[in-house]
Amino acid sequence: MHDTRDHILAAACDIYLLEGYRGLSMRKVAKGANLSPTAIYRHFTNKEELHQEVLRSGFRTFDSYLQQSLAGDTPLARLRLAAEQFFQFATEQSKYYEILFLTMDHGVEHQVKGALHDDAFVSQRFMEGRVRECMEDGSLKCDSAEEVAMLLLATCNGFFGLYVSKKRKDSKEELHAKYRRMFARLLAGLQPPAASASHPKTTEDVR
Amino acid sequence: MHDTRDHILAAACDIYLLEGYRGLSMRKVAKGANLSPTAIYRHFTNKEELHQEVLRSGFRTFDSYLQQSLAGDTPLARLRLAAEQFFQFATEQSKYYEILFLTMDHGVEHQVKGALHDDAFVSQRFMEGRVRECMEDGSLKCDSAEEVAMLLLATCNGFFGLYVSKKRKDSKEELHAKYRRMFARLLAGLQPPAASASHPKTTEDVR
Amino acid sequence: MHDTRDHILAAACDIYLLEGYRGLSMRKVAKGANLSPTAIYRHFTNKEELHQEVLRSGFRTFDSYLQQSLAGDTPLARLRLAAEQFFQFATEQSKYYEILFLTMDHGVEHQVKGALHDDAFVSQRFMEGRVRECMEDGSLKCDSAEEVAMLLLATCNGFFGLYVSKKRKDSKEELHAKYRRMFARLLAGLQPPAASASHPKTTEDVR
Amino acid sequence: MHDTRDHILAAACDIYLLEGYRGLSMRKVAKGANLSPTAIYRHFTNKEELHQEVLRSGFRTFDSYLQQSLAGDTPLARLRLAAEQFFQFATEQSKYYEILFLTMDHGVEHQVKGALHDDAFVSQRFMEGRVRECMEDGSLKCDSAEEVAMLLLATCNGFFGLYVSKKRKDSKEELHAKYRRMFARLLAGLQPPAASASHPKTTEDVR
DNA sequence: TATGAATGAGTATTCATTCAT
DNA sequence: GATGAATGAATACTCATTCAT
Repeated sequence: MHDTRDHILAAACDIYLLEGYRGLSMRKVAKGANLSPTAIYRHFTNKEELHQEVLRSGFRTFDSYLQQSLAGDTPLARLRLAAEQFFQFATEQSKYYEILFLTMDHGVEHQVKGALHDDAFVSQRFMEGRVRECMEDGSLKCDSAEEVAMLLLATCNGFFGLYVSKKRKDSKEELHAKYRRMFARLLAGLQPPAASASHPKTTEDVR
Repeated sequence: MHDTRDHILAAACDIYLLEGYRGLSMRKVAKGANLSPTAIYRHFTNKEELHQEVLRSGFRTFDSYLQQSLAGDTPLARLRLAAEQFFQFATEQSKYYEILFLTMDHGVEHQVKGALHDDAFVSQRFMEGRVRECMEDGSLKCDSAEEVAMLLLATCNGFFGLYVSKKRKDSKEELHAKYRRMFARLLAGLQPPAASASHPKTTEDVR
Repeated sequence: MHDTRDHILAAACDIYLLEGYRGLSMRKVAKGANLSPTAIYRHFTNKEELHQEVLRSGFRTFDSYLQQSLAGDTPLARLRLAAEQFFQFATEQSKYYEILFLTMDHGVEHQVKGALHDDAFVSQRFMEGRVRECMEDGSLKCDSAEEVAMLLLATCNGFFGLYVSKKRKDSKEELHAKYRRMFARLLAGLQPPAASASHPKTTEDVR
Repeated sequence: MHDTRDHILAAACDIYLLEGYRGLSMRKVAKGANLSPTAIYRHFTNKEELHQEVLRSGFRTFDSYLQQSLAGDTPLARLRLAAEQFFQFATEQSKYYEILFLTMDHGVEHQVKGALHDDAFVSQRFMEGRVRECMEDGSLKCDSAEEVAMLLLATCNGFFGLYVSKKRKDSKEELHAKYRRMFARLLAGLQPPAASASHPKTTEDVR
């Protein structure tokens, strides 16, 4: 029943991840799910549909991670939590993370992700929200919330991108530590002088 | 004789760029090079080898962009130039950029890029060099050169990653402006208090 | 209960008519009948059986057309009516007509139609009967009833065959007129000299 | 080289004939030609193309039969020869005959034969030519050449249609005799009274 | 140096059918 | 009576590659 569907979905994820969209073949999925290739069509009308479900399911999972950062007390706490949750998702759900944020199968990808446009923008909008409330309560310097959010996201994504592509072998702890330092360096430039304590004005001339 | 080889390589690039690794088929390359599919095997033992050559050629191009940043007078100027060159490469050679830095045809890609490990690290090492000399001459705060370089690269890569995947429609000028502001924000947190305080224009004369 | 069976049969007819034997798939029939594909097997053991029932239903319909020609007063009138009814069936039930008389899905078709041998001969025998009584009452020249009947049928079938395969665009009226002229020419050679000489109009009053 | 192509074509003919267009599968053709399924694509770009070549080749053969009837001395002799050649083609090249004139795979067939429209009309036009010259020289009654040609063709086609579909087991001689008698009966009605009156044997010596 | 022929594995998808429910 | 799950065979077609020339 739905068991099988999820089973297939999981297999599809694995393959998608290992081999990209073009490598995601119904046969391989079937083999991975211990089914005959045709059985898949009972549960998904199409390769296309299967593919979209993989992405959709990834986005849902990601969203559930992000939402938890709302538990923070203050805007800044929430922003930091968001960064943490991002890390958690990237490491705990690394397959999904790669699928959603690091895969770039030219052309094909765009079309498909285009269909999921709204889901895809979720992180962007969420981060913007966190940044904006920080600026409003003064825990971040006033600036373009959109661009700052993008800076944060770009950096975090870029961080994992480098790690994945370079296949570094850091332990999760080392990675986490590096991630935090990176985020701290980034935040330092975005906070008002008071916050970063010793070097107040530095940040102002960033238009 | 090497003419033909280059001809094939060029055709392969075009296709790879348009259709990704899985879309890169010997047949298509052959057609693009006006040759019979089998003729390619005179010049490349494998699809694999052909693929690697495509990547290598991309890395060489990228390197030529980076090297030009050495024309800067000071370490900081060179760092900024490097960021600029990164932008130029990403926009002028956007297809190569995507191939080298944004493509993540998992599995396949990894193996191949693994084989080109050294080429792939070139940017990382280059950036590290720029960062280190900045720290040595005090134009950047003392910190881990490796991690700071990574932060810079991650951000830049992440920036284009977001742009490509979201298919934003900014003009090149808008994009460039955003990129500069982003880099400025980033640098702000990395420079010593004095630096950004006393030379606020520096951000502007980056051109 | 037989409701469903008929329902299925009707759906099968529609599809067969539109897509021929090879296009007649259980799935499509099921969809057309608003049933699951497996449900059909409650009512027909086979695709084969379903197919045969479709043909049988066609033959029955054809027969009902032919029978009406018996309403004619004289043998010749009945013969002419038979030709008319043939035309009516071919045009009003053109799909059935094609299935029964023009389809030649060699091999498959033969086997199936072979199984329906008797039904298939119905027209032949009927025509023979009409011809024979015409010969007996002198309205047709004495000749081999079998062969003359065959001549008539062959010509009529051939007529529609040409029209269908050449996809002519005559209106039904034009077609009907042509058909009548054709039949008249044919009959002219089969009637005794007196008949065609003295009543040249007879050909026209064929309704 | 071209050997193989012809080999494939022959195999395709056989299958087309036995199983119709929908039954004509590349696999089966390959098996029939003792080749791997993919090998066919070296010689035909498509199933479509293969199919068209089968038809085209049939039309060419048919044409070569028809042309020989031009050897007759008089228009009427040529018309009779044409009928004879039609018979020869239908019996000697029965596979082609069925493919060209008796196959009716609904829908599909139409499109494909549509593409070969001109080839398909060849017999129609040829017959029209024969009929017209007969009318001009008085050996046939004045009438619509087009419609009379159609009558002749329809009858001949219909004749074989009945024989094929009913799978009669007449010997070729019996069949030929029947065919001639049929044609004679037909001609009788089309010739001017004098012709059939004064030479009543003509009908008889066709046997 | 290049080509034409051929192949075997793989691509998505459809189909008739069976089985357990 | 009817369904959902599953299957194995078939469909056209593509691809990387080999071999003889």
